[in-house]
Amino acid sequence: MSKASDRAYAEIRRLILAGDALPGTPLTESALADLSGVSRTPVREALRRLESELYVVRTSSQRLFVADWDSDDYAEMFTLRAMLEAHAAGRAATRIDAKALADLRASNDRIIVAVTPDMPDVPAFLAENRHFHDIIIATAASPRLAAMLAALVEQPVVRRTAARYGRAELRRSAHEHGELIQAFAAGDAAWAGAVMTGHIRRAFHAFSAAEPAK
Amino acid sequence: MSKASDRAYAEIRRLILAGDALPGTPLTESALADLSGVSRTPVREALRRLESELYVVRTSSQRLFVADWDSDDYAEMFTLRAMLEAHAAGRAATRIDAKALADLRASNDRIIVAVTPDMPDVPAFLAENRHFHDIIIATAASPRLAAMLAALVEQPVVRRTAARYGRAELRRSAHEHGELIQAFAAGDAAWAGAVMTGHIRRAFHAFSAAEPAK
DNA sequence: GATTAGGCTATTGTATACAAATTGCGACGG
DNA sequence: CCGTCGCAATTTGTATACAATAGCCTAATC
Repeated sequence: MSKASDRAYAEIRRLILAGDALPGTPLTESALADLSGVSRTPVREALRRLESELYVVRTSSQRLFVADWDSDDYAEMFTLRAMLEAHAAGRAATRIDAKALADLRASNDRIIVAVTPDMPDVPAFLAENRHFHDIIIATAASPRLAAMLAALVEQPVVRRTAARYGRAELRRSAHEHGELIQAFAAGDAAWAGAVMTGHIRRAFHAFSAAEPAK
Repeated sequence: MSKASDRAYAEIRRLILAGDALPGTPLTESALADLSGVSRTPVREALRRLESELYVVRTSSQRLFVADWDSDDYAEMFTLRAMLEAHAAGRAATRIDAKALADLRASNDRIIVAVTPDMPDVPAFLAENRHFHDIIIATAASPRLAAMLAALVEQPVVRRTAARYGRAELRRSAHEHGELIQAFAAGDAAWAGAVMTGHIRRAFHAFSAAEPAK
């Protein structure tokens, strides 16, 4: 997207995720425009995007408020994500070529490097994990699916999940990626889908766990 | 949505669906603004919406073109719809109350009335069918799911499907609705999901059939 | 003749002014 | 004291002007 629009999007999103705007807070276009230093036009576009991602909700008279996500919302989000990513993995299994398979292997090798040390490199894990999943979604070759997943996979959620993972869980994640690669190599859609379902659902339960001890 | 924005949306959509703008045709905001008699601002909003529904595609430099849907795209659309509506039916089965159940029964009774005569009332069937499915989606109580399905269930597709249905298939559709109602009454999520999957996939194969003889 | 650099044109992005609509407050009447 | 009507202020919707940018055409040079 464009510059001003992106800036407004990032700023409003930050506002919500940082808790500066609590659920139920009314959002007015002009206030957000002032805040993010752009005019109302790009703010409106950013708000439409945030609305489609359910960060904000709109009343019947088009007024916007910060949305309220409860644990059921997160559960539903993970359930939908598991369904759709499993479907993507299944499609990818029947479509993958040698190059994409090599890319996945290389990506997972980098993940293994990031999680093997006693102090895992979590930022590197996150970036590479995202890349790994992106390859699969691209290989699935379904623009619809890609669009839906983009609105469903929130990076803050992934980050919190990773924060709950200890070294053992991070390594297990890499191991599951390895099994996905095997399923892809075998062209086995059902296997790939099943592994992906487990992979996401395990992430869900980590996400739902209490704050880890420091 | 708002008036001008809706008008632009409807006009551009009509243009594409009627075949006046073939796949690959470039779409410029000003031309569409002139065409629909509104300014570029609401046209831009309409285009964002059409883009999210994949009627139009955007190049890296933000230029828009009419999208090209092949049979694979339709197949994927029905697959996703079957997955998501089955999930919705499953959620609805565990959440439905007496009122919604009564509404579903009343709705399906009206569908039966519409499809029973020798000359079925297809427009009435379409309207009531939509209402029936909307009740289920509302009962599923998942805004995310509702938003995704809204972008997935294109009325022209439903219309074409219905056009392929003869009197027997229309009646069978009403019968499947009846079985869904039974599954809801039993609170059986798996049953409801399975029936819905079959219901949608049957629609897919009708949709894919050749033009019916006149 | 092909290729590349330059500028011109078409198109999208942003800001702002104005119009429409909705909400909330306050005054008035019951 | 409660309700209702209406006005004013706030907010969203639309139009338009201007800015930035990408694409294309031309021309000049190798």
